[in-house]
Amino acid sequence: MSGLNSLDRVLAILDLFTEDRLEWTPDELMQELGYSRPTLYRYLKTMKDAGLLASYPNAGFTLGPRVVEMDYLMRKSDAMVRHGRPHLEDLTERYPCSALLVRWYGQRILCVAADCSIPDPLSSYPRGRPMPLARGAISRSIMAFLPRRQMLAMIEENFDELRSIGLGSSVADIAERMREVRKLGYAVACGEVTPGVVGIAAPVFDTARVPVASLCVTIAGTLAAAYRIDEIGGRVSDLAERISAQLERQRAEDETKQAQEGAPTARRA
Amino acid sequence: MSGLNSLDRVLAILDLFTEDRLEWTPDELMQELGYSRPTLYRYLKTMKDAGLLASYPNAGFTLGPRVVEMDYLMRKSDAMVRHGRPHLEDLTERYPCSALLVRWYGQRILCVAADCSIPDPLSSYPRGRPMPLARGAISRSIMAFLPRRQMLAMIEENFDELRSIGLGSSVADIAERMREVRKLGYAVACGEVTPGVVGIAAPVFDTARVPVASLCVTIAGTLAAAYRIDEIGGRVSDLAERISAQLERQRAEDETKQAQEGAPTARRA
DNA sequence: ATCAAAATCTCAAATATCGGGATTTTGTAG
DNA sequence: CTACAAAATCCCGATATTTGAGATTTTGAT
Repeated sequence: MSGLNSLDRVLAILDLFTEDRLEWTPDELMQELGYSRPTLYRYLKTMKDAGLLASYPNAGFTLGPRVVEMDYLMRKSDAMVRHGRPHLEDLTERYPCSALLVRWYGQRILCVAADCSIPDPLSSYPRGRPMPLARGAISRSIMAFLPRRQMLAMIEENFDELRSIGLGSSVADIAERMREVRKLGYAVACGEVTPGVVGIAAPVFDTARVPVASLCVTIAGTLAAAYRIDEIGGRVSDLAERISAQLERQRAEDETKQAQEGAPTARRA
Repeated sequence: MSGLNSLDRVLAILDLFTEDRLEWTPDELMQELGYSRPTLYRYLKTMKDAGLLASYPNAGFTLGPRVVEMDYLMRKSDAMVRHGRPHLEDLTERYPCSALLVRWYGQRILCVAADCSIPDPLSSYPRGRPMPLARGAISRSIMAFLPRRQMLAMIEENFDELRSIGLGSSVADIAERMREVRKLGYAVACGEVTPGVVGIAAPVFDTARVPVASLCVTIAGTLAAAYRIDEIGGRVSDLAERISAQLERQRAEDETKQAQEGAPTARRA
């Protein structure tokens, strides 16, 4: 059936649960997915037992408790979130702004932690909000620091959008802009995501110095000048670098601990 | 292999990601799960494509972006969370307390929204934190309002724990306590979950008047007396009932809208 | 550029999956 | 409490899919 294997077919069920539609009855799912009744019920039972779906009698199926638990797990145990949070607060205390920590997942960019020091933020950035892939300071702060090969691939894939932002009219042009970002250490974008808002972002690196996240301040354009964008940028890239270092240290510690646990009797005879 | 079907085997991978261990390399997973190399890689690819897992080169696999996104979706679109939040704030403004909205998932009880008005809460109740199933006011506020049959089954399943709390020495005894809770409209528990903390909780109902969640105030025992437990209880059960009503209204609206969309030309000729 | 480790591919055997239809369970209404 | 309709599950043979050993390619570190 439609070229996918059964695993994909089960997981395809999850794709139907969107912002517009968080509840589906089995009949609606059958209709939509084209699975036979026993098959669908088998799939649903599996997903329900795994906690990824939940069913309320007469109200169909919804996303299940496991999702909430797993996100809790990630929030609580994700070293990046743990190390990042104090720095987000540092930034929001210093500037009237929103500060975000945004993870780079290869094909997706997702806010994983945020803090805010202004009463009515022009736009909100809660955890889990997907961010545009090729637009804004966050995006560029990551793209600019990717290995050349990967960066060029990404520029080509998003060429139309990048050009429409005004970053250049050729791949080489845009790559040159990226080089400038790399030299500066942080990316700045004015009104690219939200009109009137300036974004200032710097990358967080993993051990191999590959960007894995971005630390970002978004501040009203009218205020950005007063606080000096270069001042903010310097601080953001400094804090981002500090997170990278903390992650690195953490990783080293974990490794040591694991080696001790994994082979406690492994000292040579 | 081990009596499970392949869907279960794929989803079993998720079970390994716990608080203590959020990163697994393929080799470790092979060892732990006993799958062959190609099979495991196939499974991992599927999960990764679905976004449930993410891999960092040289750092193994972790839970993926999809989890974060789905939780965001649920937070944003869950009618119960939306309707509940203002009432949580109402409670935290009125009392120095934590206020929680906790969903009942049949086998699990999970905090889905929380608010807090005291600087250093004795214990924190963030979204996603699992709550004890048979202990505390939340648990009892739901149990007491379940259909008799289901309630008795649950009492039997958790008999030892319920007795150790001092709710009675026989199923009949405990059922009698539940009857009292039902009559009162809310449950009170002193120090059952956290020493020195009083929990006051009332159920939220679905259309069929089956409890689906609980609204709860947790307040320091030393403060509870001053604010009068019965006063708090009355308010909590009143607000819980209000959420139930809002859910019911919402549901009716959704149904109307869906009927219009689903069969826009269905008016009789 | 070189090499080891990690990830993917190949392919035939075998095993688990699928779906039509009967059957049981659940929830509702009388 | 009983009866009924709807929802969910079970049965079982045909069949397409999954599986794993080993070869092969890709990746990433030095």
